[in-house]
Amino acid sequence: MARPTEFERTRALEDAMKLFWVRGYAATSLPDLLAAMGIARSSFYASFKTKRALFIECLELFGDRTLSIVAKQAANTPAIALPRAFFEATLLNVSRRKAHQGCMMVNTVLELADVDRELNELATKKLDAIESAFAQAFEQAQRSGQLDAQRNAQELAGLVMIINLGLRVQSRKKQSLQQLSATIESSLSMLGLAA
Amino acid sequence: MARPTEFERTRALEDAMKLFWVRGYAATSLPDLLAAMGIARSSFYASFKTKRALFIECLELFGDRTLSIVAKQAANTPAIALPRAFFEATLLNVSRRKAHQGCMMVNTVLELADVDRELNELATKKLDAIESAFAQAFEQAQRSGQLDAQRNAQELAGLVMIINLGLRVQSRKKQSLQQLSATIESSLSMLGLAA
DNA sequence: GCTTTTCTGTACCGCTTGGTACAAAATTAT
DNA sequence: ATAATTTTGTACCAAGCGGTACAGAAAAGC
Repeated sequence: MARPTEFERTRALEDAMKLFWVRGYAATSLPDLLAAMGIARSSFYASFKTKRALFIECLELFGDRTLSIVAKQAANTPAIALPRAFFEATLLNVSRRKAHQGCMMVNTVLELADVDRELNELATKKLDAIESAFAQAFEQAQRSGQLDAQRNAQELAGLVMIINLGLRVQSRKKQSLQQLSATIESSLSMLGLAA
Repeated sequence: MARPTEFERTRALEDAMKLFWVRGYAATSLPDLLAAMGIARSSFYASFKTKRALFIECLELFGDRTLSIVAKQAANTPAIALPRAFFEATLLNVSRRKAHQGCMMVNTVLELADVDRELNELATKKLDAIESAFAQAFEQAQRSGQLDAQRNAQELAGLVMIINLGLRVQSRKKQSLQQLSATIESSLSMLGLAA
């Protein structure tokens, strides 16, 4: 037989994702990627056909991971506290550096909106899935009486998403952690989910 | 004497701004710019030193223009209706195509956050100026009794800005005009500025 | 007509880009 | 050892990038 197969492919993919996340698509060159992934050029093209195909894999990975954060928290915390838990998990309870990276899907939508339609649509789809997860959690909370049944769950999820998108932009600006924290707090109270 | 001087510099600058606005910095090549501006390569470097310098000029232009929209509306409409007027003027009462372009400063912050610190800071500064304009309008409205003096004007401006940023991201996704319009409406009502 | 200056067009520069080719080294099972 | 196969390293490719150089056309005042 021969040498095993597929080195640490998922680890390399993860490293690539981190780089794309910080720098975006265009500003990340192939040599940059190879250095970050710790593999040779030839191995790269053998495992991940092209730069663009790799980016798609990374975007899928990031989207699925983010969605799983929402899903996991939806199972553990009441829906009324879900947005706060999500913002804290992704913006406050992470390194300052990581918070500054924002959300890879949001970054992608803005960078490639009129440049690469397919990638824009992929990122959009992933963001919409997250909004749906929020909506689903709110509807369930209404059925179990934890959330005021008068409110429109879909609309509420949409508002949470608008604020989420706004926070991702805000977090990529240079600013203090207190500012971000205060903004999150007042946003939640505006949503009527402060308690 | 000689040939006049400076062709239609401001018009060319405007054309460049439109292109940067749609495509971003990296995805806009110099040949793209020259074609859009309708000038020759040599004239370009004579009038606008480098691509980067041109981008800075465009960003300044876009920022100043956006700020002047807010300022003009602040003079003509009560502060309580200012956010709606701003959203309508920049997102609803424009072509579908233009709305899809979002805000050049937001686009820049996301594209260049960890790529070009100076440009990121410039875009951030311009965005902060707009937030300040909102805050100032709200404070004045409080002094004249048009806005509840109990509310925190600074915080309210921050919330308007978060929603604004969120809407700019949302508008770069593929979606219907009704969706955007509905989101704006529910956001305003959430802010307590629906009336 | 002449001079002066700005614009255009073209050719060129060095560098980087994403992607390919291929031989040599490394690693496994037999 | 041998054979099989995946790794790496290097060299290479055409194309595009931003930027420069320079000759010549165009347009103005004298």
